[in-house]
Amino acid sequence: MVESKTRREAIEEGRSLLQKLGFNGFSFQDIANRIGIKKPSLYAHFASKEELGLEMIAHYRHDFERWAEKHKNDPIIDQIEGLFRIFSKFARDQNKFCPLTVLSAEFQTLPISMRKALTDMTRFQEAWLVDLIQKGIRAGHFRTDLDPLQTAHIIQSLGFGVQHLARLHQDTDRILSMQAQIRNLLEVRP
Amino acid sequence: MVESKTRREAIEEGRSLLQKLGFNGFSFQDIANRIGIKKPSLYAHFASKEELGLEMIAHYRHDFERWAEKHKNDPIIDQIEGLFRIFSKFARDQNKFCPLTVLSAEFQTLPISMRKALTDMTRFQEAWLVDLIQKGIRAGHFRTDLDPLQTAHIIQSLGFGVQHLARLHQDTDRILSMQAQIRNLLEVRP
DNA sequence: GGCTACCTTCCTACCGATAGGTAGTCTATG
DNA sequence: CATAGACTACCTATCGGTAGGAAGGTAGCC
Repeated sequence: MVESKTRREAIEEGRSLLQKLGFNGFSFQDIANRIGIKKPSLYAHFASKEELGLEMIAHYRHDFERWAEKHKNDPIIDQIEGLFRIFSKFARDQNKFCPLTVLSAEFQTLPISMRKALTDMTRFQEAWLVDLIQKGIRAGHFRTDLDPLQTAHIIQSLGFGVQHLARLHQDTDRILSMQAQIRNLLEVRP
Repeated sequence: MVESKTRREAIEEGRSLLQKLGFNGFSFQDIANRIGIKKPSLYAHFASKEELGLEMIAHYRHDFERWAEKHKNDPIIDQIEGLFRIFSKFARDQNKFCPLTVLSAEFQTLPISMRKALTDMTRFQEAWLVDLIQKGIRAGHFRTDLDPLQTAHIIQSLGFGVQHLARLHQDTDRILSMQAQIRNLLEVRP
C-alpha cells in the first residue's frame, strides 16, 4: 500500500488545522485526537512535524496543479479569477486561509526545508500567473502596457492580503469583489 | 511617573519581537532577557501577555495617528504612498512586518480583546484611506469613477499581501514598487 | 502446514524544554 | 513605613519527540 488510511487522514486533518490556525497553531496531539489515535502513533507515519508540514505543502501543490490543468482551456480571465474563487471557498469554510498565505505569515518561525517548499510553490503560482497574463496580452484581451511579472505580483499580493482582511472583518464577500478589480487592471479599456 | 523606563523598554522590545516573529513567536522570557531583568519582574508592569499585546497595539496606533497628523497637509498621493514607505522601512529592518499585518495573520489564536483592538485599528486605517481618496476625487486628482471604500480595501490588501511576498522572496523593493500601481489605480489618465 | 523472523502500527509511559503565570521575599526610595 | 520593582523558587500545561513493548500481518523456508 502506497499510502495508509491513517497517514491520509493525518494529512487531511493537519491541512484543515493548518489552514485554520497556522503551522504553529496546532500540535501532533490535536491531530491524534481528531483521527482517534494516540500521539506517538503518528511517529510511525511522520518522522517529525516538519515532515508532515512538507507533506501538506506537497499535497496542496498537487491539488493546485491538478486544478490548473483541469481549467487550462477556460477563458484566461476566468482562470485568474478562479484563484480568488478558491480563496473564497476556503474562507467560507471555517475562516480557512490558502496554505501558502497562512504559511508565509509564519515564515520566520518555519524550518528551513518548509521555507524552501513554500517559496518554490509561490514561485510556481507566480509563473502560472505570468504565463496567463502573457497569453492574455498576445490574444488582445489584456492591455499591452502591462508588465506581466509586476502584474502577477499585484495579483498575488491582493490575493494574500484580502484573505487577512476578509477574516478580520468577517467579510468573505470582499475576496470575490477583488475579481472586478483584477479585470479592471488587466482588460483593455474601450 | 506615568510610564516607567522598564515598562517602556518592554513595550519597545515586545513590538520589535512582535513585528519579527508574531505574537505567538516570542515569550515574556525573551523580553526579559533582552532588557536584562528576570521574567517575573515583568508582571509588575503587565498583568498578562494579553495586556502587553493591547499596549503594543495602542502604541502603534499612537505612532500612526501622529504620523498621519504630521503629514496631513502633504499631497494626497504622497500620504497614501507613505503607508508603503512605512512598510518598506519595517521590512528593511530585520524583515519586520507592520503590527497590523502580523497580528491579523494570527487572528484566530489571539485573545478576544486583542482581536477587537486590531479590528478597530484596521478600520481606523481604512477610514483614513477613504477620507484621502474622497479628497483626491473632489480635488480632481483621482478618477471620479472610484468607489472610495472599495479602493481603500484594494490598497489595504495590497499593503498586507506585499509584505508577505516581499519577505518570502527577500525582495523589499517589491513593497515600494506597489506605489506606481497605486498611482495608476487612482490618478486620472491623461 | 507449521515455524521463525520481520515489519508496521498501535500502545503506555516518559523525557527535557518552554510556555504563561503565582507566591513570597528583599531592597531602595519617597 | 509603605510602595514599586526587582528577585528566587516554583506551579501546571503543553510542546516535539523517544523508548520499549504488544498485536497483527506477511514473507521465506523446512
